[in-house]
Amino acid sequence: MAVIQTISKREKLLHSALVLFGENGIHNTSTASIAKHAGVANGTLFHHFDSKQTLIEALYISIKHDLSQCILLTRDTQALPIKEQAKLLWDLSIDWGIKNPSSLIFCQKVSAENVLPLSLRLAAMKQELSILETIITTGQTQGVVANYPMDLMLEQCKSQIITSGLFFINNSLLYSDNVYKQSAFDMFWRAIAIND
Amino acid sequence: MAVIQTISKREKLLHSALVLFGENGIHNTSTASIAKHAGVANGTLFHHFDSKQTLIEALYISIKHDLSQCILLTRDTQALPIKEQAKLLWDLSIDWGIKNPSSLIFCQKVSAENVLPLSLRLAAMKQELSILETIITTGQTQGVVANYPMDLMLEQCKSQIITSGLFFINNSLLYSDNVYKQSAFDMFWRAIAIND
DNA sequence: GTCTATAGCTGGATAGAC
DNA sequence: GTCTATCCAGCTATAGAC
Repeated sequence: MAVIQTISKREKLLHSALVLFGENGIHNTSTASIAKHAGVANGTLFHHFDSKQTLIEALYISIKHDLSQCILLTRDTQALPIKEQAKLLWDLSIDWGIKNPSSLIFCQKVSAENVLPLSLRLAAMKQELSILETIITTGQTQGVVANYPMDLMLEQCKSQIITSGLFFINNSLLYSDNVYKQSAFDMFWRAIAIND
Repeated sequence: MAVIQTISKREKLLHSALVLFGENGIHNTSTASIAKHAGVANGTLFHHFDSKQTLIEALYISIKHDLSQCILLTRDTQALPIKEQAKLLWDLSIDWGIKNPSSLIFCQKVSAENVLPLSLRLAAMKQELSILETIITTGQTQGVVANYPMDLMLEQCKSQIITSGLFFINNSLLYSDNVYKQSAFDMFWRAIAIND
């Protein structure tokens, strides 16, 4: 007997918000349209979330949680050569973006429309970049990664991953093309690597 | 006798819009706040611009025009080695960003909040990237630049330049630090170069 | 928890005097 | 060209029945 998996209205609202925020922008999406898209009454939204702002923050936190779950798998792999660790991180990140395009686009809009308190943004970013920072630091001590300033490297690496993710979202056919996939990682790696 | 340079209210409105769009996001900036910031009456804004949308597009076009003016200087330099052409393009772009931080931030928000018709965005991008494309193509025929797919390279290069620009805007002291400046260009160049 | 109805406000845009 | 005054649509959020 199959278990009927009921999706709560709260989850429906979060999902609809994610989709519409991605399509129209956050400020440009009304709570009314979110409720309508979720097939839920207007007032129900404000039963589950105190305000539109609360909804946005809940969505952001759930997405960051999901992403970090997907990427934390890297922890087992600290014995691998640095380049392969980097490749794994890159693959996991891009795969997550391909599978959750709305989430990646939403994250981009969140930072562009600065809708979040700085404290929340900084906390999420610290956590998000910590794996990358470990890889770079280790690579530098091994003489495999260039000694550019860390803050600059983190910004560039993060930006390259997001750009690649968005590129493959917008050109989804190309993600199965190994030339594109390999090229994107090569550019990422060679920007920071010392040899090869 | 000094000429009194009067700044028209239209220009004041454009300037105020640029500043406020950058600070608060485009959708999140009201026409009333723009008029107030410009020291101009509400109705005056709609005398100069048919709608908020028209204002946004006029601003975008004027910025793109300004940017291309600054960068077209590269045309004289086709005799230089490719790496130096790339450096010149990079320097001019970053310098423009440092001198016009609001403009760079506005451009970022325009693409993130997709407020412009696709046609306008594509036209601007084509023009913007043509110099970069020429440099890459020439570099490839000379065997100096890697043969990754052009569309991917253009996206990544553009993103690296914007990221560096925003980084130096947010950390303005570091722009006079040659280690940072050189590192940022090195990452840009090594991502696409074949040999150092 | 979910709905309907609506309050209360803000935003883009217009009309018309000067 | 610039202003003041104002219309009206659409938004967030609340109240109260079920």
